[in-house]
Amino acid sequence: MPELPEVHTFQQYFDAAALQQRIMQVEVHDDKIIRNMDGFSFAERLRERTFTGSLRQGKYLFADLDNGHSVLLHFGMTGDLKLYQDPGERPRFERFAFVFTDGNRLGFDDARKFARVLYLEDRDAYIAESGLGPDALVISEADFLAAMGQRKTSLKGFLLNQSCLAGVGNLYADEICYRTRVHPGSTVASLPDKKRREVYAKLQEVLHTAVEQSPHYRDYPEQWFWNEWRHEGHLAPDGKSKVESAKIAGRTTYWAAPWQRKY
DNA sequence: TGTGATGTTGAATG
DNA sequence: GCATTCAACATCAC
Repeated sequence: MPELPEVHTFQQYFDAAALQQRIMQVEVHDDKIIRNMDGFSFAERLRERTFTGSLRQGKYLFADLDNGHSVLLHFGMTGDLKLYQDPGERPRFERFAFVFTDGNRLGFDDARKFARVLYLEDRDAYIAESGLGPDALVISEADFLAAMGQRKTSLKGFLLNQSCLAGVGNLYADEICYRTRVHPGSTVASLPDKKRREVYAKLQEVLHTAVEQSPHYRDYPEQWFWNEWRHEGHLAPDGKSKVESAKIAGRTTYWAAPWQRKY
């Protein structure tokens, strides 16, 4: 589920569910996804703390605490949040839950355990050290073009590289390539300047559209734009090009040829 | 029943 | 040293 727009949705959900809430305890069922301490220490650190704010950068969601520290929530492939009261509603793959003093519980559900949760004493230092790039919704055109530079990687590989820009994942990367009519395997260095600006414009368009729609994401995932074309054999708008797929930059990638030109 | 999955990391390679 | 690629991670759903 989670690329930038989905994490944006998680942030809104988290804010409504957890801000100004005091943590009575943290119930840890499986601390595999807590990456920098064991479950007991994690719970110990969080007890009696209150969530005061949140910050999203790319797919990373930082939950700030009243002691100046933060909790990093990264949702991996299958992470999700669920607020509930009745323990019977506990999500099937809940790994831990914040139990608030008002009786609500915020569960972190994650079937595949690819999520990463860290307790951070200094969120900004962590962002600096981790090399996480600027958020894809915030990056300026000039910075985007500079990040492209003369890279020899594919456009797809560039868009997925979280240290170049943070937030684009496999599906949105394909969508951006489709809309700009660039083959995802095109070498970044050989893209003409005009095309680079177009990629930036479509990146903004796609992400802004998705963020606007994100409140409905859970209800209407099947209506997401790529669902219409991201199937092998689908006809592109030219009525001739058919969708093909292959592994590019390590991920399954769909594009329409020759609708999307290779540079 | 085998295959692939909306992500990241760290090792290996160029 | 830097850029890039790729296997590994763990488990579910089709």
